[in-house]
Amino acid sequence: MGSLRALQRQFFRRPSDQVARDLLGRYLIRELGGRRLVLRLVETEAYLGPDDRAAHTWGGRRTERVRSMYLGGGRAYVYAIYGLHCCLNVVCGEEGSGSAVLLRAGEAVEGAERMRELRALARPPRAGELAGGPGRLCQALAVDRRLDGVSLLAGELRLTAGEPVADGEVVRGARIGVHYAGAAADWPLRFALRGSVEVSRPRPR
DNA sequence: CGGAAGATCCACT
DNA sequence: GTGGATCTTCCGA
Repeated sequence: MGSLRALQRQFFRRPSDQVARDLLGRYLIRELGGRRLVLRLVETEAYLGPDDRAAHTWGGRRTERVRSMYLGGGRAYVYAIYGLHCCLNVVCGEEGSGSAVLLRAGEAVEGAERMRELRALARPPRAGELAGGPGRLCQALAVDRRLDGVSLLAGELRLTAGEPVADGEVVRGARIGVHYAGAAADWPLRFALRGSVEVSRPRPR
């Protein structure tokens, strides 16, 4: 078990590509019904803000949905997609920067049984099945839009120091599912832990 | 006010 | 590898 000490506000008040890399190995903790669920982050993606065509804040959009993405480092931005799934983001930078990190995958450290229930899996999960993919990650921790905008520094959903990883363990590549974003689609803003079986889809090198 | 697309997942072939 | 589910959000008219 790595460190359960909360990450401080300063950690998040940086450009989202730096935060995305540094979130690898950290713990995402969910307090649920008196139980603690712990997930070690193994895959993230940075969304830079208004100049990033793949970001929801592209062009400085300020719609109802993305309001929390402007709240400044340390908040959650949770949105629904395809009518079926939720995605959890860690807001970065200063207030108004509109930058965030999408949490794409994690490995269970504590509470795997409960996560399996929340995922409604009848069998023991195969590689990546429990929390590999942004929608699965949210389902495994019972994260939905009610948590949009909450602080990640303390409380029912928070991030802790966990197990920081060395550069040699980090691989990066282009982000998933942003083909519409022109040149930004190729920016290497996806980060993953080398060799993790939970990492979703094409494994970056 | 209507149409279209989406930072996805699952089942099936 | 492909297609369907399913609905919110957003933009243009």
